[in-house]
Amino acid sequence: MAKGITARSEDYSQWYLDVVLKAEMAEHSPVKGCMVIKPTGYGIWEKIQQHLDRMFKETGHVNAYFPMFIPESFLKKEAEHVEGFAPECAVVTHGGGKQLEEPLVVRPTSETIIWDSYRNWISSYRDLPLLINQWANVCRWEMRTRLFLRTTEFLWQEGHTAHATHEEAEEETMKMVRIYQKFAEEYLAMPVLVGRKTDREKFAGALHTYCIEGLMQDGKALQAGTSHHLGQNFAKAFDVKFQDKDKELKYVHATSWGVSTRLIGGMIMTHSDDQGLVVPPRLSPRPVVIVPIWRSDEQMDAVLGCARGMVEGWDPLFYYLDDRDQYKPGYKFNEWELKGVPVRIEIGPRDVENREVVVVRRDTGEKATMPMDGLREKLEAMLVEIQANLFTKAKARVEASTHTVDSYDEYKARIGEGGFFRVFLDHENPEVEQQLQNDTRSTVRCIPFDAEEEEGACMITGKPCKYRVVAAQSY
RNA sequence: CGGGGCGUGGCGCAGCCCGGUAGCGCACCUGCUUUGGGAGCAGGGGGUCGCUGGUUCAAAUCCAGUCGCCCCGACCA
Repeated sequence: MAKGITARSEDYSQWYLDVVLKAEMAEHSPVKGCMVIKPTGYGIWEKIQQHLDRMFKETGHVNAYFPMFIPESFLKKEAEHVEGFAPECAVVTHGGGKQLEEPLVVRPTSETIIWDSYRNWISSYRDLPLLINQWANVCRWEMRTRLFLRTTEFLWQEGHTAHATHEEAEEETMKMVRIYQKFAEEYLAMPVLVGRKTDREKFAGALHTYCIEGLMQDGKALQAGTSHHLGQNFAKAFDVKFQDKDKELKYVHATSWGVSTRLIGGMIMTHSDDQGLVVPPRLSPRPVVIVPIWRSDEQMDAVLGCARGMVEGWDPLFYYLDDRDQYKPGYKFNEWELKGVPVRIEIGPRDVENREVVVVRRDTGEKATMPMDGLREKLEAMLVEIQANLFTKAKARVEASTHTVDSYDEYKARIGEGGFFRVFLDHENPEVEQQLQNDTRSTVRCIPFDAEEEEGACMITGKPCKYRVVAAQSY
């Protein structure tokens, strides 16, 4: 349909790539796996940052910034951590033309450099909890990359907190995954499963990992956010102790949690269509675009004058008046559709005369004529409705793609069609998971918090299970 | 790391088989006409053909090598 966008039904990954490129979200940089995030994409990231940052601060966190270079030796202090991350680290060996005495790792995540600082920041129970977040870039040398979903360098936030007790750290870990859930559902309009990762899938160096997991339109799952309970692993590795009320010297309990620019990929694959991007209103930098229409110069003056009068007093970031003279209206309609602006307003000479405008929704394509009086209130209500509609539609899709399966044969036969599969699986046995992956290229995405008690037999080994887990093929 | 593809104006491609002054569409610049779903006409600017070497009077084209990127899998947010 739209020029240059492959239909989803024809080739889903090509569609995704087309949308990212044609909507001018991002482009490939000269370095393998790296991307240039263009204004259309970066504006959405800024909205993500704004909303999340507020949610973090409302729950008592503050921002700080730690350096991107980490001494190689730091990474090695936590055994599981280094094993998990060393293979994908970029390492700087030279600086200022000289070989460095110790190579520097470009952070793949910041636990080590942060806990090295925390050692000096924490000495008493009065210093706890320490609730810090940072917005940063990180670097992971992945073999296979895809714009937004997995890039060599990506942007993210990483929270790193320190607590006096296991229980407090657990509470924090849970609190943050719930914040991610809220953000995914209420802002990205992306329904997610919330639960715990299996030991095989958990963060390198964590006791356990909680996650939110989305389901894309092609039926593949996407890990969209993780919250880790790190226990005392990093405190021990970096010797971070505090003196408690009982005078005892104790190791600190830690958490870390993060979401990345991958959320933008998730947003695209949750809502966008064959016409291009669809941006949920709450993530749109300017959710309303006004396209004026004219023939003559006099009409241009009249229409633009009327449009400018109409938006007087509106928040400048609520709308964009596209008064560019070098493009015709049809071109602009297509451009803004491609870029996913939630609502478009058309205003021409006829409308000026009638004191009305044509309003078009990106999510449904519906056109309606509305009076200029009281327009802003109507638009605001419409944006709320679009936001809700996107979530409802996505939710229905995920529900329709969630299957309950009991036999491994049926699982193997159906896993290729995509979707979440609720199954009995002995997820405590890593070999079972490995077999699942070998046989079906799928993994346990999460053990849902809301899994109901249910008696059943592991579909691979027959071992009795007390609840179902969710498995899927994933990005 | 295995499999596939591609490197030619900013972007997308043709030309290569069969060597002979580098072409098309879009974009860009100028002018006129246009403007309610990607405008038309006329004129114009812009390219060491990824890189290195070889063959040849002559290489985008043939030969050898090399580098890079993209896509599909195994690893990962």
